[in-house]
Amino acid sequence: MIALVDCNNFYVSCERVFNPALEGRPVGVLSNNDGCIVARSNELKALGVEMGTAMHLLPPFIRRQAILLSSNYALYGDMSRRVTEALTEFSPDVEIYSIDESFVGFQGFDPTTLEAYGQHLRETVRQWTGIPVSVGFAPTRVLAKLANHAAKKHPGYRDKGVCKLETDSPATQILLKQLPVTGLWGIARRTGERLRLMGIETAWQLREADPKQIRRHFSVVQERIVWELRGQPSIQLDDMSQPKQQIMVSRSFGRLTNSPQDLREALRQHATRAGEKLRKQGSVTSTVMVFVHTNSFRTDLPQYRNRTVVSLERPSDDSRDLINAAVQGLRQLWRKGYAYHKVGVMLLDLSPKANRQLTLTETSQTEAEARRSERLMDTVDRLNRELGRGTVQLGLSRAGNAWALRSEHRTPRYTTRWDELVKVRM
DNA sequence: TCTGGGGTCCTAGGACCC
DNA sequence: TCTGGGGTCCTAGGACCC
Repeated sequence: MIALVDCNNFYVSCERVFNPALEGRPVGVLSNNDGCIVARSNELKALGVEMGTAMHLLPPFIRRQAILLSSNYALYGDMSRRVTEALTEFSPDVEIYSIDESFVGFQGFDPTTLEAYGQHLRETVRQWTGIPVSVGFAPTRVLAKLANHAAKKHPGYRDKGVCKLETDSPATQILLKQLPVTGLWGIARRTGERLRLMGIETAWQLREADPKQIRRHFSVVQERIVWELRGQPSIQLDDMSQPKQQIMVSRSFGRLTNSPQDLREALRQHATRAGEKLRKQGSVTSTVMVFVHTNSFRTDLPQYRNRTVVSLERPSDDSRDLINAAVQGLRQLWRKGYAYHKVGVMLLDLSPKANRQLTLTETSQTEAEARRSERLMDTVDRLNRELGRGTVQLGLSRAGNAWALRSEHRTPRYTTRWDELVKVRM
């Protein structure tokens, strides 16, 4: 058996841990730039607010009664780490799947005791971190997702917050027959539409479908879902401890801008952040992709989106190389007459730094330069880690720039910034 | 005025090689 | 008039996830 442990309304729950006055109230957490709603308390869901609702489309009567907070990722990231730590007390086999979900392996545990064990896990996580979680047990990941969903929503399970499903048990069959196929993990709107044309509308109908036929019509991804529904584990989770294969950093601007300087500064910032991520996982990159685009919602304005790829002379993890490449790419992309909304950088072709190939022409002088680069980046990373992100920057940016994020309702970073904690208490 | 950010996997199709 | 076939690698784009 495997369990999916999922934090309930995670970002909202994090905020509530530090501000109990938010309990029982309709609370939402906003995306970057306070643009749309990315997390909702049950009370806000009950008001009919959908995930991803744009702030400016939120009906006034909801805006009046809801408490809407800017997102505080430093806080959520740190709370997530604490939840994971608590989970490792219950099984050595914890796979972090996202900031608020982990699969926990319980192979070899006595199946009859699992539900009680799940209860104990919930209580412990709640007590240690303040975060409420739901637990779904099943033989496969797709079914564990379903079990978790039932543990959150289904009348028969939600009071306990734990649900265990066996392959093809009556309870499992009932849930699958009630569930639209798009409620399954891995089946979204597009695939759902095509399945409907084949007469498959419920999760149970997909379970009954011929896996080979599903593969012919779709791909191996959907075929695996059928096998998983039948209780046969077929989905491997990529090992999250493996280094990423690509690294992306991008942000929408706080307001539209057509100033090349704004774009350049934002991009320098993104390239710097990408370099930090790259070094943290011990990789180097040889290809930097840059993209820009205008705001596609502003149909009244001329639209432009483009991207370009810049190859580095040799693989690098030095932020200065990344910045140079990114700025060079931007020079090719920038066009007059557009109101830009977003720039970003992607690092592709990542490889482990340890394998770095020395080129034939590499001399001892460039070797010395590489060592200097390494020492400089180490120092920059250490200072930023210890004193807070942005303490040391490569090049200065102006205050009040157009690309600065709007974040008007952010709560203090309670668990990672002493200065902000003190401010609260005074 | 205002609509997130970051990632993965898979397939199709073109280029290229022998 | 006739104009191979099969393998591999790469890229772009679709779909999905949280």
